[in-house]
Amino acid sequence: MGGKTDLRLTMDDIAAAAGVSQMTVSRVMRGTGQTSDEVRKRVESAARSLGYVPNRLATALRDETAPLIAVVLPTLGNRVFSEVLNGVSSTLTDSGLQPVFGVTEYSAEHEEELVRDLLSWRPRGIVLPGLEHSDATRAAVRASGVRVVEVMDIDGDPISVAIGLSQIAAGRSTALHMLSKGYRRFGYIGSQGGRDLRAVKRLDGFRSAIREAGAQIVSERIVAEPSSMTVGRNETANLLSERNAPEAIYYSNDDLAAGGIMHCLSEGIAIPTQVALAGFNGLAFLEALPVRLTTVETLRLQMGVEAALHLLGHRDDPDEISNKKVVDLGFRLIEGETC
Amino acid sequence: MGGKTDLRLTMDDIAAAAGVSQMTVSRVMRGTGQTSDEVRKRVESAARSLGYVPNRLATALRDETAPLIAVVLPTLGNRVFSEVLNGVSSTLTDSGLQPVFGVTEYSAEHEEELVRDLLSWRPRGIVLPGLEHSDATRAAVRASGVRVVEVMDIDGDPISVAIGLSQIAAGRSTALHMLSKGYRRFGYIGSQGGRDLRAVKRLDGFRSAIREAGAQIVSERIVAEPSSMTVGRNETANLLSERNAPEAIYYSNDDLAAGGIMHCLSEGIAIPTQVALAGFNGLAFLEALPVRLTTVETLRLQMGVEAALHLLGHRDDPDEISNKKVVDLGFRLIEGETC
DNA sequence: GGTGGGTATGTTTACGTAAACATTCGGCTA
DNA sequence: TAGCCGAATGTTTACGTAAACATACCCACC
Repeated sequence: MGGKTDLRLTMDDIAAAAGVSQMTVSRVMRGTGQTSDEVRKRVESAARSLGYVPNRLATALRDETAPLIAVVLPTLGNRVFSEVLNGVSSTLTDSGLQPVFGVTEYSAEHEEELVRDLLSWRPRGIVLPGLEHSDATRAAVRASGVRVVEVMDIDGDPISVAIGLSQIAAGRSTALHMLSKGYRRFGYIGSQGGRDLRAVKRLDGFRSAIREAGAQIVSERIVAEPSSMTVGRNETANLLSERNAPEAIYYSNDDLAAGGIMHCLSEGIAIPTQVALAGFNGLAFLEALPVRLTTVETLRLQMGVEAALHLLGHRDDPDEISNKKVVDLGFRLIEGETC
Repeated sequence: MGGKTDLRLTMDDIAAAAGVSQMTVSRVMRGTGQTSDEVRKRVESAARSLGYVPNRLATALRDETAPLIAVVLPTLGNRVFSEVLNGVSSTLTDSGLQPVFGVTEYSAEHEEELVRDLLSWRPRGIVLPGLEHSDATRAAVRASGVRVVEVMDIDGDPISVAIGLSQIAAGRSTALHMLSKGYRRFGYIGSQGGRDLRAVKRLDGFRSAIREAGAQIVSERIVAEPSSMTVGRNETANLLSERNAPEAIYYSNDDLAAGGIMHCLSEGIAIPTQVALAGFNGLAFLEALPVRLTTVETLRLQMGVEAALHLLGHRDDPDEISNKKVVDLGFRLIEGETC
């Protein structure tokens, strides 16, 4: 309360006010070492009344590492990534670590620069999206010596630890399900102009299963925009108005697929008899839709949680040295009413 | 490429490798002062080949401020806040500043602690949600001397700059619109157990307008959970099954309202004849729904953008001293098909 | 051929904290 | 009563960078 709260208050100021040395203040603030009750009280009240806030920059410089976890995200425009971030963030609460993040907008060059920027904070660990990174990015991360976790995908060679699911298998799995329902002529609707490499992998998996079954993908529509229900709705309309329209549509994610459902509801198109649909992610809002979408459930929040736990050191494996590890959180095909 | 990329490489190491002093390395890295082409090349190649990454902690300590913008969010579970964060983040790109954030989960105590933690990084600025904060929080922010922007709400006394809209007016406005359509018996569905203070303000505004018109709110259902379409769907079902059900329902946000639409679609309840609905936020996905929701559009992304611009110093007002300022971004009632 | 004025580079120092080491002092033991 | 122990506190130093202040050197000019 009150106090001449100067902008830049240091331990020296508190020390002067309490009539002790800076070091004693440091000891009191951290509760380490020996301090008499008498002095402790004086220091604490001085700190409180002056409104002292420790300077973490100094501590971090001294410690040669900052209590930060760096998080790289492709975008904040897709709730999938805010869920991952949420998992990291909530796991970090009360750990004394704070998240710093940046967004690449699906650009490898941005990622490279961003990773450098984030590493310059000397964070405790870094979370990267997916397994595809430029050589420079990988080198910078390796050289920094900070713990790394790559999330979302496990199809590839991780820098150190990968936590996620096989995107290729998810795509295959969806294809096999749809094939088992008897569909033979497929459409695909994607977004982000193919820059979402996980979506590309799913499509690869999907395609190969379709091809192996002797069925075919009659049309692939990949728009440049970010995904949204509106895009999904519009592209579904476009796809279905093509001559030679497909019997079933695979969407790169649930937002697009939900847009497809909305189109069908509005136009009175029967699902799945006139057209079958499948999405990806298993977003929570799907269960509120009038038609339950067939989709693949993924554990975004848990990926963030597991990544943070690993970085916090609660997931140390015995062989610390060659700590290449893949944590497959798996996926689950959820059969709804759309195929 | 290559190089004995040690974990903790400093300018001294580069200096030794290039045969110059640490200060010359510093000058080359920042492109300031005088340096000969010859030396510059030597230093740059040494830095590159060794994989030097500057230590921002040292720079920040020296500068007495870190190139960070602190962002406090109530939750990451509601896309409204990731949109604000997105606005801040994208505006910060290429500014040399990075966002650090934390989540309060709507708790004032968490906020207090979080703000202290964030301020201990000596950020350039801080973004807070809403205008309601504990005295200690306000004091800590004031004392720190960092720029502050409070976003989302303008109904109250800002610490410094508030950017948002009048939540009370938004609630009133919705009420007036619904009253103009002839509805007299209202229901309200909210979430977060009343901890979302902006939602409380909207409800206050809504209530007062209803009362002034002599109409009434026959039922208010506020659940403890976070908002979601599913909650909205379930609560709508509950509300409509009450004896004496309302003619019109006001939801604390679009997610809940969209759930209401889904319930009606599934149950064949005619909108707005059997029940009218109104939401809040104007989320993008609404336009993909089969029934267009009447809602109030708010500019979340822009709030983040404007907040960041202000903190970057691109929004300096002449009177820097008593820089209390309110930026009303307004809202717009969007009349859909639900009332 | 000395002098003035750049240009290029080097040296010292401070930023705030905390480990490591030093000091003081009261009491207890032999 | 000398000697020692340990608790409480103080002093020095390093962390990596960049401003401020030297210094060295080359060239133009008179």
